[in-house]
Amino acid sequence: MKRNSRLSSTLHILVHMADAPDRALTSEQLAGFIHTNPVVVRRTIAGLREAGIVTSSRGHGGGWQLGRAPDKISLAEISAALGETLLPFSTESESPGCLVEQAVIAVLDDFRLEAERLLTERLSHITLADLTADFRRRYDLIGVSSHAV
Amino acid sequence: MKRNSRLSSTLHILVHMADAPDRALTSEQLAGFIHTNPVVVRRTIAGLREAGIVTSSRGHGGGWQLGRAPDKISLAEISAALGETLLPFSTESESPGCLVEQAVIAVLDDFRLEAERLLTERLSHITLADLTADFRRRYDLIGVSSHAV
DNA sequence: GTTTCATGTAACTTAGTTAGTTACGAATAA
DNA sequence: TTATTCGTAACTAACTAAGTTACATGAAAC
Repeated sequence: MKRNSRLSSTLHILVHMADAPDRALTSEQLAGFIHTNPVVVRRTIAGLREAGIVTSSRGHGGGWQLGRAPDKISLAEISAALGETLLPFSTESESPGCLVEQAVIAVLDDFRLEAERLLTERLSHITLADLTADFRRRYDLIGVSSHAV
Repeated sequence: MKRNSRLSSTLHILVHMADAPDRALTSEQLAGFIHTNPVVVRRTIAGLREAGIVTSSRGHGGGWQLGRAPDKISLAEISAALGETLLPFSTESESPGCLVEQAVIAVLDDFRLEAERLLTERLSHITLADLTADFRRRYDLIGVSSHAV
């Protein structure tokens, strides 16, 4: 799992979970999908459990399942549950007394607030169901082209 | 200079340069404003020179100046010249053959493209002149309140 | 022309972040 | 009671970016 790919890795995992709604998938299996370690998976999606996006169960037959229907899970919620920042730049003051810095931070914070609102709004309209639908489209296409050949 | 504060630090520097349009400021002076090292400053704003946002001159009386009027320099250009990414998450494929991954990346890339367009559009409407104006407002306010007390 | 000052840049060091790993306790089903 | 699986702490390794040192290049002042 590469740096900065927590969102896409998590989505990958979640689509697999949506594709197997009747059984729990283990951290081991999920880790296999994104070529990483089970502990990394558990650590990464721990926040999703707290947000109710997934549930986990221990012991025999245990593992991970979606907490609700895929069309009720938006990318905005997932991103937030991962603790991801949509905007990368920092606006903490390093010399609080400086009026120039105050002006810069004020403008940048305004922008950040508005930008975060915009991005979150857009992400809230994309659901896990959209991703699984896209996946199925690709899957069917391959099937058709295999037949054709 | 903290991590992830290259944009705000650079803006800080540029406002100081806009505030002294008649003389060149040295890396040493600029570094003082943001509490860092002259070499870090030179390295950070090297890209701005290539973009024509600032000019530099060597030797006696040398240093840095704005390349054009503050109202002709947008935050979008500055951010681009710094090589900053507006969106932090990566969408490189780690298992290119996987249809689930392809679907995830397709959706995420769509979002990223649209988001980058939106943010850039907004940043292109904020200029250095807006920042200096905000700074002057704060400066005058302090002046007034000092008088009042 | 020599001195002084300033940038340009390479090379190295240091600090911080995050993924990966190991280990083990707690919970649960067979 | 045993096998399985999560939860989590602790540690290691890899990577990134800032900070630092050093020195070559260029330009103004004398």
